[in-house]
Amino acid sequence: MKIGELAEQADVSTKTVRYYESIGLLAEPARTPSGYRDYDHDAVERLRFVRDAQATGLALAEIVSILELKDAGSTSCQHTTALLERHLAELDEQITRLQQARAELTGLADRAARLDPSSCTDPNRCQVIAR
Amino acid sequence: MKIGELAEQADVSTKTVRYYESIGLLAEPARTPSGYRDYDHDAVERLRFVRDAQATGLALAEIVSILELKDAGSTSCQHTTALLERHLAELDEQITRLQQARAELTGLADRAARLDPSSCTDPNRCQVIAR
DNA sequence: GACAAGTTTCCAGCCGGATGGAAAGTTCGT
DNA sequence: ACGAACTTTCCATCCGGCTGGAAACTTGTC
Repeated sequence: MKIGELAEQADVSTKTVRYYESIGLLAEPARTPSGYRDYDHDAVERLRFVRDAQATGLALAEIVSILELKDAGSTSCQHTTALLERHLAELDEQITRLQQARAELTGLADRAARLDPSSCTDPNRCQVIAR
Repeated sequence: MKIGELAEQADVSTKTVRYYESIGLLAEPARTPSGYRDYDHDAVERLRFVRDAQATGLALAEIVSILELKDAGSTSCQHTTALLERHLAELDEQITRLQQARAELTGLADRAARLDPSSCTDPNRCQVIAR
């Protein structure tokens, strides 16, 4: 499978595929006699794995370290487990902050909604969009 | 209050304070006779708000527009209300996504904790994360 | 009146995560 | 045999959000 087909199946660009190879996320694939990258189906799986891991907010560098462990054939999942737990804690923190920010924004929105609409006639007093 | 004190109280760097000013997040403060920036306590509040909003994943440019609404204070209009509501909707969406990611991660972590370490040998498949 | 610490402006560079484009080589369809 | 579509490498650029450093100035302390 050539790079274009791989990219399509994994729903990324060929640029991204080469970029991932360059940062060690994808092993260097076999090459055709003419030098084209030649992937097997594992590469699709791997790219999908990357996508999934990325969707949970893991940075590419973190995904690399998980995959390196995997590639090394480690017999322990401790690395992955520790990473997951750390990430989970970060996620909780982020959710908390989001909810705090949401509360503040809700306050702003409520105040805005209670205002007299007729006070909104002066174009100079609504600076939000204009500026 | 000089820039260093402000930075300390808001837990950002002086570099960041000047940067925020440069992108319109902070108004240009008063200056001492010698040209030092001279802030009041509102600036601390504002920086803290920025930090909170930023923690939600809002871009600084978006925070700028929210703060402009805040600055408009007692005045509002359709545009500003719509803007806020859009931000709120995005925020809710983001919270939902994070909670989903959290649930997924929790599942993974649980699975990892229950796994027999000796079963983690397949070089092409990390059993913790693989789907 | 010396010296450190703080501040000023300005310009450069870094990070992650790509994306763009040029110039050259390859493969496929007709 | 030709052209389009694809692939190669390499280098540049983008974006947001800072961060670093230089050179000059101000302030506070001994």
